[in-house]
Amino acid sequence: MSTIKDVAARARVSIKTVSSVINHEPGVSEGTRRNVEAAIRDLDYAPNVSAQRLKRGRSELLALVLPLVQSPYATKLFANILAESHRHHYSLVVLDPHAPGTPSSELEQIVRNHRIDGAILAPPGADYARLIAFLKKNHVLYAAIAPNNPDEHYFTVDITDRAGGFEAAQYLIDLGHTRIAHITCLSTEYFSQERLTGYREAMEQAGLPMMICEGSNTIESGFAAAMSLFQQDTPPTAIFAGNDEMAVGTILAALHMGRHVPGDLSVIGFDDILISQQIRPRLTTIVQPIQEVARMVIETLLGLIECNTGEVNHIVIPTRLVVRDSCVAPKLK
Amino acid sequence: MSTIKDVAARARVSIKTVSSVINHEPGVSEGTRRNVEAAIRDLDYAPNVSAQRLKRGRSELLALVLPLVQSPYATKLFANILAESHRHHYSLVVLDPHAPGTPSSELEQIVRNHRIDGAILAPPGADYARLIAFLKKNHVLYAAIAPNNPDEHYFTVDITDRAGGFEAAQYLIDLGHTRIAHITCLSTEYFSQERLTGYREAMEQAGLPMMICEGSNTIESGFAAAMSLFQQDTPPTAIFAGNDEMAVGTILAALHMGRHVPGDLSVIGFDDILISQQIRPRLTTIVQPIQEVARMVIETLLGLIECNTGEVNHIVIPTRLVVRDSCVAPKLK
DNA sequence: CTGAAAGCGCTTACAG
DNA sequence: CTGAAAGCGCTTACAG
Repeated sequence: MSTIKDVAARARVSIKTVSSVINHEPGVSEGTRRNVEAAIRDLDYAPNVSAQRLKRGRSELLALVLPLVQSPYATKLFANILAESHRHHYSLVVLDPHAPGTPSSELEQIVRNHRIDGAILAPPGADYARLIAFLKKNHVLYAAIAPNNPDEHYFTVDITDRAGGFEAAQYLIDLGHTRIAHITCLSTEYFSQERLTGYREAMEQAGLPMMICEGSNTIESGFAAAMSLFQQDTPPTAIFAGNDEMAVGTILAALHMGRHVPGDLSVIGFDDILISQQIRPRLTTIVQPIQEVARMVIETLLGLIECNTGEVNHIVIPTRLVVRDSCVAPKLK
Repeated sequence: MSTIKDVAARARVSIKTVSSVINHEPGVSEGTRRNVEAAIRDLDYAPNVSAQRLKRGRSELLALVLPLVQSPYATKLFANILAESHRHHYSLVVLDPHAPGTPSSELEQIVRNHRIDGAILAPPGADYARLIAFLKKNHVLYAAIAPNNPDEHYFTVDITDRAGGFEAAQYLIDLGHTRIAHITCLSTEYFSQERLTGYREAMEQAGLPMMICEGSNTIESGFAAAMSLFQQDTPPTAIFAGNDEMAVGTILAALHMGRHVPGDLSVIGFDDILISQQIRPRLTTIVQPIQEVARMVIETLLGLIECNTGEVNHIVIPTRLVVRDSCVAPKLK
């Protein structure tokens, strides 16, 4: 592998000049630049990142703390954050606090050894007290995505969970449903409470009775919750599931009981994971704009790192309803 | 941040001694080691990875080429490879050849700038001709996971797709089914052909008629394929789906048509993704031992990198049947 | 607009 | 068992 010296020798200039060309510094004459670029091509030269990092004292490296629980949400978030990082020429180190055999002290070692410039805490990572304390102590800038305790962080990115919950319920109300149940996500999660509150507000405003059943985010918990809902004296004609996985479970349960979706039961979800478009009927849901979340997180974090752009506080990205095939007006009886 | 010099000064030894302690070199007296370790703790010292890499000329960095299409398989593979890499104290750079706005030349830049020690090509990455040529040209060692053209690579890790396909079909045959259909994965994929061949062999051996329908790996394609199968004059009593997503689609289609699973239709899948355990009925399937695949890939690749362990060729990991709730004997008629 | 020199934080022969 | 010195491949003031 050739070095900057080789390039300088071949182009008959000093290494400073080569460096200037590589880093697109202004003030290099056109001819010299051409000359250097030719030498770089000829020698198939690529700057050594380790040397650059060492000298610059900056790693252009971000840590993404993401429990790889294989949830579609986490997967989608990861893909988007990776793309955004690369777009800004930053590398990404993924840290999985749930990985077997990797104690948190080891994760901390990685952050320190690599001289990480900044970190992104993805749910539920945003609430690992130990990690947060560690980052603060080491003056590593970080962004928290959808944390449970927003006020603990000076920079968070969140979505409009409450408004989304309201919109989901309101959509079913507008279709004419009066018996609308809500299957909540894990009640310990802040976003779960927010979505529930949105549902509550819509139902109260419409003067409709609430039917609330607690789930735990998985397909199977949605299945179980829906089954229990069907056993009630006056079962719901529509169900708002706190996330798409549980909506899938709900559809499965309905079909299992011989109920047609959406004919006998309307189902609406939240998140818009990949499955939602693939399942039949295709799921009507509240879109969580993960791509935008990823963009905001990275751009704001890099702004902070590179320019120390004052206070940022809390960024909120709006959700929106996407209508597909799983909801219709209730049958008259 | 303190440096090795600071530690040496505080411990009143030379930096060479500190280095020896950090790298667990033999031949440091017990007392000196204790002394140095205390200084490291006191100063909260962490070695600078960039400096180490620069000096050693090795990056201890692996590239994982993985299209983040958000398939459960890809997600699971990623989680396992990440964990394995960290276990061996290697970092991982994830390259997504499908990422929007990231031309392949940029991926190649990353590999070269970081002086990657080795690469892992995950499906369908194992067949990117341009990338392969690039890696070979730059003498970057790499492992191909389940490639379409095994012979092009000198080191591959694969699973027993054919035996797995055979086992799936044989299991249904043993239950007493005689009308067993197979929904294939994308026929352009080598593993898809292998699974199909396994099915063929089992059916031929049993003297049973084959029913083959082509799918394209997704839930929706499984749904569509199953629907078309149900329309046949003598519809199948059991379906072997080429992967679990299509098995989910099959179950959805069966329920949609008012057929009970497994009562009216037995369904078996392939892969054992997370959903398979969560769906109701829980899916009987052929387990693809991803954790073992990840372990073999990393260990063999690192062996190659660190010791240049001769020829490796093709490693094959066995699949196995896991019986859950989606298959029973056919009804007598 | 270009060059010579110092130094980032380590590791690695080489002495002793 | 420990130390002094060179150097990995860059960037960055500083001259000119």
